[in-house]
Amino acid sequence: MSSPDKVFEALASTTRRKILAYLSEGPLTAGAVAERFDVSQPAISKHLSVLEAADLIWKKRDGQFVNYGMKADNLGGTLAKFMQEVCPPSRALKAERRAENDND
Amino acid sequence: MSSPDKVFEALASTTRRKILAYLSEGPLTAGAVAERFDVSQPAISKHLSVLEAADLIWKKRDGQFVNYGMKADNLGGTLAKFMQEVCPPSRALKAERRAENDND
DNA sequence: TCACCTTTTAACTTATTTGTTATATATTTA
DNA sequence: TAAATATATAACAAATAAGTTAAAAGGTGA
Repeated sequence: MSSPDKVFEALASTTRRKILAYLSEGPLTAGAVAERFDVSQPAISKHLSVLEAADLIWKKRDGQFVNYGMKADNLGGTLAKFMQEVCPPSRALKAERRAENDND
Repeated sequence: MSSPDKVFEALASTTRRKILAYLSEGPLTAGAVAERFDVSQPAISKHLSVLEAADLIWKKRDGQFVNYGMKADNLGGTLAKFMQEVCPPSRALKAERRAENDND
């Protein structure tokens, strides 16, 4: 399981959000990800491990290559839960539901 | 208008996410927010200005107090847009819609 | 005006993040 | 085995973030 803290920390970097956007179109090797950015390969490697620590991506070695791909569940789940906690409209819905249940 | 960059940066801090959760229940003065945390009041003041720079909260002086409150639109909008860009299910829906439009 | 209260800003310290280059580890292929 | 390729790790520098205390700014009311 992964903490929301790690997810939000991972999303704090523009580069990492872009990596997620690339991976959302399909898996890529570490090198293919790095090609798409203007920073060094080791820098991208570190970004990938931050994303992995947040459980936002998976990793699978394939010979000399390492493939990375999105794990959308955790991203969607964490953001959805946060919105529920914090966004007034969903808070209102929750309060409504509570009220209904109290009437039972 | 506020950049997604600033929003995600603002959300990267657990303390700031908790501040948003408090404010989602209603406006509070700077002091009332600070009371709820174990850090100094100036530290909270800085967190509030990060949230304000991200356009996630509003601020209104009332005499010697300063009230802060949530601006849910920008938070919801930024997160929804990001999910649309990155989450495979919504990406699939977008592709579908494109395909439909191509048939017109 | 003066004392007081609330909040922000300044100056500073420490920890973390992000990047770099050089090196190590895995793997394939000649 | 040796050379080449792909990726990760180590060691370091620079920038940023987050906290602290002290002081300033804004506002109230005797």
